[in-house]
Amino acid sequence: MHFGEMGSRWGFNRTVGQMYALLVISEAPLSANQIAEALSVSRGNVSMGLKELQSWQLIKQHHIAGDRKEYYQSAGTIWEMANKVFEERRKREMDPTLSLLRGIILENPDSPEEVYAQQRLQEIHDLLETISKWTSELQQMNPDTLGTLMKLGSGVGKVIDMKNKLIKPSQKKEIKTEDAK
Amino acid sequence: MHFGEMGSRWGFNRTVGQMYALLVISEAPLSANQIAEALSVSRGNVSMGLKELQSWQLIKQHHIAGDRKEYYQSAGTIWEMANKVFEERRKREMDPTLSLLRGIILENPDSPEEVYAQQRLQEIHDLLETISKWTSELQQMNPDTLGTLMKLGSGVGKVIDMKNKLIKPSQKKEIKTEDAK
DNA sequence: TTTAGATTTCAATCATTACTGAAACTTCTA
DNA sequence: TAGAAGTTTCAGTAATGATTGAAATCTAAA
Repeated sequence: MHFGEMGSRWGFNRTVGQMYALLVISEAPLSANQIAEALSVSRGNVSMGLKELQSWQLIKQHHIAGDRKEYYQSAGTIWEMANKVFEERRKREMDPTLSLLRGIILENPDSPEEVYAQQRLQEIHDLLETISKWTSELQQMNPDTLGTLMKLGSGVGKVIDMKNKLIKPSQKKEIKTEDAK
Repeated sequence: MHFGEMGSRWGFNRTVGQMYALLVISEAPLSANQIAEALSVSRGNVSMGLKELQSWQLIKQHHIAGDRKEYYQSAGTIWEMANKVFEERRKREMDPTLSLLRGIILENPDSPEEVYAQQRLQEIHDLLETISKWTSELQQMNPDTLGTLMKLGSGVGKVIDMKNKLIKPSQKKEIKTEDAK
């Protein structure tokens, strides 16, 4: 039930959230009817929900010999599931905004107000782009390294300082400039 | 308009999104009436929206001498704004789930199915907690260091390896174990 | 203390999104 | 190729969320 409520915050609707939670905590694959019954929800609703979960690649089908029904299971590890959710959200929440902002920034300002507006939008664009690129790179990393990085927490700052100290002063200056940009 | 549409994905409603966008791109502070007029939206709606933006600490009031109206401006840098949004979303999207999961995990399982379900929920809990802690630590970091970290991208993996190599073998082993946990 | 300018509240309405269930469709078997 | 078992679609309806606007409230100046 809670995953249903949270579902709406996480980008899918109540039923889809409940369905996914159910499949995650159930070791045995479930049929569409079992899901509908467990959640007291219509068969049609389950059908649409399964379709959406499949489009997110969060579940997989499972055939049982001699049974014509389809059975469904959650797919992949928890990490993979989190990755899918992040990816989908980046697509929905950042990409459209980035391309819109790019368009506006290229327009020719007609007034001082528009110059100011473009500057602010440029800042937002740059930040969004940095975050978008970074998170997508993080997702490419292997989970172990990423785990190490996360456990390091803000301690990573010290590691970065250490790295800077190891670089020759001439190069160091160059990098500092780049960071400030 | 676009920020209105995206608003719903970002955790606030259409009008609130439009209002905030307007305040961000406008250099001059605006009165509630100006906002209502610019967006063709009712005065009451603006009042509620301003209240919400204030609760997110995204805008600040601005008095003009000899004028009884209140004027509003976006508050803080783009970074601060992003921080507020992340923080609020962590609160809404992760914290309630974390505490619910903790509760369920402490319950006594009545069957093998429940044992399995608890295991899966434990995994989700641990991942969520790691991400939650990590993102909150990142937000504590100063923007420059964070910027460096982001620009480093997945290259941070190499820095971490480098760090591990610099540590004496005896310690290295210890850290590896900790990471694997 | 009055009052006019301003803001806030909230019941009613409007708009959007989710859900149901019956009909249409698909697929497997005999 | 018929028909039974299963799945999907989608028009209609229910539930939820957003918006309006008039009334209540607040506040500063005289």
